[in-house]
Amino acid sequence: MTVEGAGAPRLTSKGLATRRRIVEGAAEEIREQGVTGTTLDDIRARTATSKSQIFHYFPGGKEELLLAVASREAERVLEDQEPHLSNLRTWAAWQDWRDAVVRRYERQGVNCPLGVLITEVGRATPAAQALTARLIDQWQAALRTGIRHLQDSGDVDRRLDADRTAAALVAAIQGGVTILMSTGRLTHLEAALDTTLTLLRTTAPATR
Amino acid sequence: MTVEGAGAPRLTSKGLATRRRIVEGAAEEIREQGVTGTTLDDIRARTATSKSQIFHYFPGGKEELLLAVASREAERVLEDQEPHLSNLRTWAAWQDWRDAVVRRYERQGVNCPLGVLITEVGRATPAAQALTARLIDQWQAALRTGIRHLQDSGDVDRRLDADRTAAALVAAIQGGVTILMSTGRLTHLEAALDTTLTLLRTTAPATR
DNA sequence: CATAAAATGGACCGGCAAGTCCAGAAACTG
DNA sequence: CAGTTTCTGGACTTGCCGGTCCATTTTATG
Repeated sequence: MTVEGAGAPRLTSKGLATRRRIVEGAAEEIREQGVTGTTLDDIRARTATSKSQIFHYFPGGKEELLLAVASREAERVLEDQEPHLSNLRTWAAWQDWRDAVVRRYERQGVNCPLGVLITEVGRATPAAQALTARLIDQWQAALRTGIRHLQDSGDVDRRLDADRTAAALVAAIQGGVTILMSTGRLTHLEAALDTTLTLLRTTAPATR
Repeated sequence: MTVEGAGAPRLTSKGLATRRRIVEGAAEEIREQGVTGTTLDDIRARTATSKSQIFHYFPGGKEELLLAVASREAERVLEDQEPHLSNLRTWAAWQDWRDAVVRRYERQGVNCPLGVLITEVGRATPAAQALTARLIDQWQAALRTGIRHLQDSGDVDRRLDADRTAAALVAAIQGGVTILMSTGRLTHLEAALDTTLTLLRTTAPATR
């Protein structure tokens, strides 16, 4: 995934640690201050590094660093849904997943680093756009698999379009989170999730 | 709605026209370049005004102007759904509304000025947050009324929580739009809308 | 241990964009 | 038409922040 430049210098273990520290620190800063409110100097201060180090590890400057942060945050989004997301085989498992998602964003509150990153960086650079697309695809695929499990076990009508419903779920979460971010209210996320899940449940298994 | 400062100077009709021109021009610029990519100088050039005029009409500087733009765009969001949004009495009307929403955002494409504004301004200022909350409330209220109509005419089960379903619809649209903005794909918006509407339709009218 | 490569510190530069200021033109008010 | 207020133009200031540069230290390698 990570796009390595052609003449990428080999990283010492020390160098790698520093690089990681920068990405991690930048992510934290952005979570607190937003992208526009975060300067390289803030990151430098927080990570106890120097300007030259940032440019040493991210020759592309701020944009490249931001992309690295976005990539990291995208991973985190999926990680935080585990182990639930990969085991959506029963209604109980789905409920657990639903709760995990709500809890995750409840904890995160107003700060969705990825969302902010997307709207501020993604708009401009194709690389960021590709990143987002990939995350959404993976997410949707996992949910689709979960829905298929329910169909296989006869809990959901086979005629239901699993992919489309998974897409709706992803959108529902995204919308709920956006509203959470801009109003501080959790209700829409819950309503959106529950409503879509209700549709799944009320789909009478036709072949029983 | 508009928050007038205490010592707000009375505006001449000419002044009012200039003020409007600035807001409108700023909105256009933001739609094209995004908030971060828009400078006061860009706005100045586009609207054929001078720096001092911008600060004359928006003493609070860029932030105040941005808020005015956001306010205008929020109005537009609801306006663009009319006359459908206020007449959700039949399934056909709902379908028309759904199509209008999809068409609106299809046309708008990657640029959701309000969304961008919210994530970039709203995060910081309580005023912007209040603005967003108001928009969402109004939107949700309109949809809730529409659902109640269906319940009154016996097309939808009365036991359905109209408010919660309306909230889910708003979130679904918001999520679909966010994904559209960051990937350019329209499918999620459609899937989210249709899935939620399907739930409405499959709600068997119990009392018939 | 010698040499090269990588890592680090921090001073410095340059541009950009928000915001200020004042002088003068236009427009209300009596 | 006199006086006051509003409106307009644009030069100027200021601070910030991304990015550059080079000197120095540390680490790999044979």
